[in-house]
Amino acid sequence: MATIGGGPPFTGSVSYLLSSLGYLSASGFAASLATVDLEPRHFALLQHISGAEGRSQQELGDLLHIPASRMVAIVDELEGRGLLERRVNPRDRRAHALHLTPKGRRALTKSLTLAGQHEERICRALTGAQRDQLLRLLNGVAADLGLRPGVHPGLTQTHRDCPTPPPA
Amino acid sequence: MATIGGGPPFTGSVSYLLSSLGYLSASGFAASLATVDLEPRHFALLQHISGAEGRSQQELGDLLHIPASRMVAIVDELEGRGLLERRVNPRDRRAHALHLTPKGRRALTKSLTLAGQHEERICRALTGAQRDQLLRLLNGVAADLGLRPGVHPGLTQTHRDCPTPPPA
DNA sequence: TATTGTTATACTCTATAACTATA
DNA sequence: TATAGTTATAGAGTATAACAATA
Repeated sequence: MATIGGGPPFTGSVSYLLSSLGYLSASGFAASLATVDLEPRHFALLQHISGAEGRSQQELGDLLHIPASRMVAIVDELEGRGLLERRVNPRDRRAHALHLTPKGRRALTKSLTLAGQHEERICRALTGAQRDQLLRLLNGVAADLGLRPGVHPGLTQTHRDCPTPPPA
Repeated sequence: MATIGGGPPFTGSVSYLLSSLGYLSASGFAASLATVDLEPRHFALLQHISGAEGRSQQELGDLLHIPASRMVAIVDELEGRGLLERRVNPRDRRAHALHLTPKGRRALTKSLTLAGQHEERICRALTGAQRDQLLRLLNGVAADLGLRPGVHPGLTQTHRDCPTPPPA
């Protein structure tokens, strides 16, 4: 398994390929989102608000594992551009209820279109059957590793250790 | 493809799964490497020096897409710990020839063992046949996307846009 | 004059923790 | 007293570009 010196089988490691392709996929999608002046974190928040409107910053931050102090800037940015609004919660006037605006919904729709195009680029080399097969295998690994659907682990904490160099 | 509001099929996107699993794989391996006080960048450099000793910082930086000013700190760290040495190049006394020390070779061997263990963790849910199948599919996508074997794209530039939120 | 390596500066991003207003 | 949100401060990491030595 550990072949020092000789040509290392970079193509023989699932973990290394996942790390490299994952980075490529993430950065490629971020570049695509940048064409509509959004970052992945903004997209993630818009999508989760869309899933259930009216939740507080704290609730969404807990769900996405984004600390409260970071949430402020993200919500500020999106509210400043008119994509969402903070409404007063009559039950608890400390907590803001987050809602998408019509403009925010349009931005989300556009982003989802970009995500679809990105998915097609990533899967361009695969037949339909191969893509299904790949999906099954990846979902199996994801379930085994305890990945929570819809919560990207990279949003959770600071991404300081993202890249993985080639294992044996 | 774009399912707003309803439960989004997080498990139906190859690009999103790659991004999430890639982050998990990268951060998990980084955590494993941390047990021997190394970062992925250090491991990558040790391994590439091992592949061909005596190259200059510039050559290795160009290969790994690491700017010269960042190379200095990485080489400083590894040299300070006695894992590699800068030797004077008789042909060009500006360029340092980088060589592993015996201690550096041992650290590399240990790191490769950790990489093997990490690979097993990631693939734990897969049968041997499934793992081979997954390798073939991932290599197909990697080749299509122009991924260069042995050069992790995350080392290339600053990893600021690593996480990808869930596409449709 | 160009190039290798180094250093210095400025900038971005983040977490931590203090702070306010409500409860 | 505790909690939601905000703000301020300090720290880590980076790129850019100036710099020194050699070619």
